[in-house]
Amino acid sequence: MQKLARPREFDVEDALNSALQVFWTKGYEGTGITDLLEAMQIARGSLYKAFGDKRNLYLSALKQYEKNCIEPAVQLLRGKEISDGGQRIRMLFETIILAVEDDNDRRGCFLCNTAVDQASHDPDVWKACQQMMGEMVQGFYCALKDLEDPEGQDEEVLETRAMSLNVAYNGLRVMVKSGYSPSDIRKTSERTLTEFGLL
Amino acid sequence: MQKLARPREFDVEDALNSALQVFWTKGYEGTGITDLLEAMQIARGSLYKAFGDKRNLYLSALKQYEKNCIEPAVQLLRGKEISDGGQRIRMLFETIILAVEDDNDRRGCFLCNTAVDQASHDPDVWKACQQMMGEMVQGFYCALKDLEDPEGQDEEVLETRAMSLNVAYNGLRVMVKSGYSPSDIRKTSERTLTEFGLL
DNA sequence: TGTGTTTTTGACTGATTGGTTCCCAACCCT
DNA sequence: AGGGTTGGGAACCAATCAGTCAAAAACACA
Repeated sequence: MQKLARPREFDVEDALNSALQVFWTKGYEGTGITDLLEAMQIARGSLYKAFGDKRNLYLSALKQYEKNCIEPAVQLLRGKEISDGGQRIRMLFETIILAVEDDNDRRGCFLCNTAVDQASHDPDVWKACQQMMGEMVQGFYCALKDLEDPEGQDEEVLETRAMSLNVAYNGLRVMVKSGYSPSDIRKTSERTLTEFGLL
Repeated sequence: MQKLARPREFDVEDALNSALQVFWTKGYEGTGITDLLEAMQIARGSLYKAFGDKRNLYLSALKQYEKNCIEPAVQLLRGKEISDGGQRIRMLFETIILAVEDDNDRRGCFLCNTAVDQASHDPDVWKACQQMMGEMVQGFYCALKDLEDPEGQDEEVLETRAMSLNVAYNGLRVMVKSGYSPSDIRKTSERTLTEFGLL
């Protein structure tokens, strides 16, 4: 017994993706509601009706980022279609490099950005960040397990190596935001992988 | 021929340090002028007279951070009083860990935070970040040169290893902000150093 | 066509933002 | 003591902030 009424004139996911772009490039405090309205192409009231307040919208955008970017990355790391886990890790790092080489995309990782400037101010954001970081670490863990040359790594080592790789991954994305040249970024990425015995 | 007049009633460096604390914990957009006034214990007019506008004050605070934190870190890395460069690097990483273990300091690195959320919006901040990051890399470079076991690293490798270590350093500070436990952070740090053959 | 329900829209609100201005106080130098 | 110069402080500013609301509009169902 649901009475249907006037339907939404905009696609929620499209609007969310637009909001994500804005938050991604300008940060939470840096974006005003008007910025969002312009990007999402909806009116003020519609935004509040559909997404609640700004904070809530930010959280939704973060979830959207998880869906768009984190999950694919994790899936790449876990994906068995490429048997060598090292290859999967190399491919993940390669995507970062290509983003800056090809498109000069300097926005970095929205998760990383959020962790840096919002996680400590909002418990919900904090939780979401921790969970997504955990997913990434798990991804690295799975990839490390599928190394061609397993060289006797016990559980403990595997786990810390996974966290360490995630740290390197985040660090690299900070490096991107710091304005280093694509070639420096590539060299650094390859060096890191080499140190981890993955190249 | 300078005519002196009424002297300042506050210490500029003290005020700058207070401002730095606020910016560090709340971020640029997250801090209002009133926050700064309260922390710096000065009146509105005094702030603008002494430091110019908010953006300028932020830049000054960044320079202050360089003086307080970056320079000592770089000096530690370059310092010849400890002959083994590996030991110096280990000590630097240890300071991060102790900050979170002892004081639960989750503010991370102000330079890193700034690079993430401000560098792309202001060319001056961008330049300052790049320069400071460069100093850090140079520090790592010097330390790597003074390794006990130099194992034939040519110039190119040394430089990329330095950048790679700086990336790991930044990544670790993002990890701190993501809320990981001190023990996880310690394990990850040690694992990273191990992978680099520094432990 | 009418009724009920939901969305859209834009005007509106009160609070807060960063920044300015102006007057008086405080100080140095002669 | 007095002139010149600067800092201090509060009132003040326009602009922007996030968020609300009521009326109009668009649909489903009868």
